[in-house]
Amino acid sequence: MPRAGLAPAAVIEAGAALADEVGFDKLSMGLLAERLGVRTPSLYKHVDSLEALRRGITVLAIREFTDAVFRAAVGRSGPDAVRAFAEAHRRWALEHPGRYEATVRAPDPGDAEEEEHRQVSNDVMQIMYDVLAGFDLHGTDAVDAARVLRSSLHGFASIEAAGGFGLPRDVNRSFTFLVDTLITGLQHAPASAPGEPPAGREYHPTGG
Amino acid sequence: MPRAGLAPAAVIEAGAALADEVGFDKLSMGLLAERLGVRTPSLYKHVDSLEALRRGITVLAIREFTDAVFRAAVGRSGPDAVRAFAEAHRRWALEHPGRYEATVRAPDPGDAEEEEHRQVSNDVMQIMYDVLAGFDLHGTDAVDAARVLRSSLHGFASIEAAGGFGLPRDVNRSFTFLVDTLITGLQHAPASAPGEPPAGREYHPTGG
DNA sequence: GGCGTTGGCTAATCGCGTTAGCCTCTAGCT
DNA sequence: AGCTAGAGGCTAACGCGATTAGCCAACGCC
Repeated sequence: MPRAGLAPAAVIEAGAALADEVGFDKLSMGLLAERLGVRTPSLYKHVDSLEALRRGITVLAIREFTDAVFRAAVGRSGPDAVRAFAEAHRRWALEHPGRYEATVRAPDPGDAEEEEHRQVSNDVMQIMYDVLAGFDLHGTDAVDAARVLRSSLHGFASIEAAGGFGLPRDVNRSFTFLVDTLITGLQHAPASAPGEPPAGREYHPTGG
Repeated sequence: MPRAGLAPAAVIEAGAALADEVGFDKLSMGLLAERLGVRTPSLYKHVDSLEALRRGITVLAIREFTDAVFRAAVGRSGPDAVRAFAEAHRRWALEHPGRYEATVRAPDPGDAEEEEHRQVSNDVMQIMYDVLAGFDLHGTDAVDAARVLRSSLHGFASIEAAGGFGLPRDVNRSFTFLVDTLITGLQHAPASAPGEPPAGREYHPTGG
């Protein structure tokens, strides 16, 4: 565990790049070592284990993802913000498939190693709340709406990345349809369910 | 490759059950062998490889999943059908986490081994079209709507299964909110995008 | 009542993660 | 300039999971 300044970050960055090429789950110490022009055991001077490498890539990826969607949505509001957010989400996932896979892993609650992961996950949720701010959603509805947005966009991205839609041709159309459907649905948002009065905004430190 | 009648199916069934316990990706030949009271190499008398075992579980799982959602939706229409379908989808994913992971794998186009996989995937899409039949969606809108439904439900299920939502408490509420949002959005379906006139229903043999 | 097939087993190979222990280069101190 | 410590690379070796080879017992069938 060398406390050298640069090396560990460079290794994780290289790992992220490699994950984008071969897939996050196909990432191996041997492959990364080869990519870095080094023998496999040498990597252990910079990362503790494959698992630690994966954690590092996950945190890095979520940071980059957060940055991308934030830039897209900032300065916009209402449907415009949702569209920009969704567009950025999808584009980022397509351009960084390995990293995107990494962002999906949920932090293990109770694992101290995952603290940083929980932190950055929360930032994304915060952006979603902001993006949805113009939709007159109150109380727990805001939480629900953020989850709706997250689920739908994640589902689309993950199916698309896996090649799960048939022809790639009109996937763009389908994505627009998805976003429009969500916006329309959220604008005519169902009132809170009976017996579940809107409460103060819930805050979920673990994200979502 | 013994052509024995029963054994292979039993092994795959046991593998599916084990996947539900330990996770589809944590499934190993050794673990399954132990579960079956047999030494690891003996399994190779019934399945060709771990990869083949996974394929078998995937096909089995999609069949079971299809059956479950079909039973839920049959005899219903409109929003009622969508709600029943969504409910069944979510429940099945929660009750069979390993199998659900298995259903997510997209068939590799061009891999002859995956033919059966493509077949059963298509059945699910067909059910989605039927479920959405009451929504006055025509032409390519029907394809888009099916993709919307699939993406959203898959995203929700996969995040929930991974423990990606914070507290498990009001996840039920959020799911209802999701389904209501989708139904509302689809009822006020956006007209086909300008310049994209509705065409005959597209058929995607690879599903989706 | 032999004989082949089925299905299990042990032994061995290979790839990958990981550890141990060695060696070199270099920066910094004297 | 010369010494030293540690960063960072290397080889050797272990463990484990997938897979293959080759052997052997039970069981059905004629």
